[in-house]
Amino acid sequence: MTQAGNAQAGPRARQRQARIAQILAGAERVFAEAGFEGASMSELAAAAGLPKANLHYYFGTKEALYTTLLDSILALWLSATDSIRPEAEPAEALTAYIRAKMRWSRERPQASRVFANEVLHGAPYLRSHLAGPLRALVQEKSAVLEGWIAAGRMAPVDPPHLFFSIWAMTQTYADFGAQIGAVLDLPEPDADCFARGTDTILQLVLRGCGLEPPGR
Amino acid sequence: MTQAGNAQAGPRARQRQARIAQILAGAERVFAEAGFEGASMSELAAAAGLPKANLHYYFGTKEALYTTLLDSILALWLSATDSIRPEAEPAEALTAYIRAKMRWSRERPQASRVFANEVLHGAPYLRSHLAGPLRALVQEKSAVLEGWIAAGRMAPVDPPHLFFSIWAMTQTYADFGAQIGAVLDLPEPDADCFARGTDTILQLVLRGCGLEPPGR
DNA sequence: GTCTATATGACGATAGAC
DNA sequence: GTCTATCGTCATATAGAC
Repeated sequence: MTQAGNAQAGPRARQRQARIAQILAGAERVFAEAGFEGASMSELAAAAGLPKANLHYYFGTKEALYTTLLDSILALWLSATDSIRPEAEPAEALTAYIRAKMRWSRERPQASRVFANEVLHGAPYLRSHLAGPLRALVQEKSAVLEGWIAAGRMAPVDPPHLFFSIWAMTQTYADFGAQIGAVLDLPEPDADCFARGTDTILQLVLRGCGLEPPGR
Repeated sequence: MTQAGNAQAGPRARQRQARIAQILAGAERVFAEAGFEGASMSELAAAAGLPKANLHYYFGTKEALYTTLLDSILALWLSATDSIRPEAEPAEALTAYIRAKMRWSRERPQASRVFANEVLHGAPYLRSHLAGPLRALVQEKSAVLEGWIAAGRMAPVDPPHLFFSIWAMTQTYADFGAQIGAVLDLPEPDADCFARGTDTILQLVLRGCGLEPPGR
């Protein structure tokens, strides 16, 4: 049996991991710009700095490359809700969550766009993950919010729909960056744009939930 | 010179208009599901109930068909801000705007997705429209909000970013309907889902702007 | 493991009969 | 105006030398 992880792996396996990471990094860029159908294996190979055939050697098909990339992006996506825990202060938890999502839009806009493109077209490869792990996560975190509401620590709100709105507002700065940039006369959203966006979203969510900005 | 409009046109021109509308209606569905590159002329022809060659007869190229469709969608998109006028009541104007955008997501999800896909991939065909008419519209409506803020009729807020958030929250119910449906265990967002979503968005925006729901 | 050269098929677009 | 048959191109994927 060959080693799959990267810890304690031999130089052979380590080089393999490096090549795979190299291919996935390029693929994130290309799929983000062109979508699944719009991306060609030639472009994907050029982005990775390798001949076309090597991509087929490592992943078999374009579809397998795409789904591997999607899985790694979804894992990132799911890991951002850590701050929402029953013992946390609601305003602090929501602020931390929104800031984490905005940081993700700023630092990984291409990953966000690959994910958005997949969902936009009906999530053919991701639907089972969304109905499984994501649904479970939303139910868990919604229960935390319900607890806060029942305890009078925040105003009543429909927790899943609050999440849908937070996802939409934060991801729009990555996914629809072209539109925001066009309206603001920028080539793409810059640091100031993200700062103003974060403030606006925090204002809407915190006040909408009857909370004050966390003192610090 | 042939007549382009549909009023006062002869039966020849009227049939031509009908065929074009038929092709565009099918194209909206196909482009929404597959994107520009993912849609094939065969699928587009099948969706219109016509042979492939007829589409080329009416539009020349796939790209021309796509841009014609995009233009018609953008015109719809721009026409939703009518309620935001200086003499209106802020809470009523924002409520009407949000309800109109949600109605659009509910009734024309495919049009919304075609637009989203175009922007997501950098708006290659729409960039000039976004930097032109859309930017002008945002500046005009932002000035209205600035007036309300200066008059103490609503809390201070960054108007363009408020628009970005409202667009994101309302359009997510069309564009990311697959994700929302998966989380809520629905095949797609239904009437109840849209009602709860509308209430949540109204709560965030109105309270976020220091407003009370309009009495009615 | 790597890469060149190529097989196979689908695509957008058009020619030309009706 | 409409439709069938087809052209040339470019895609994914693979065979086989190194």
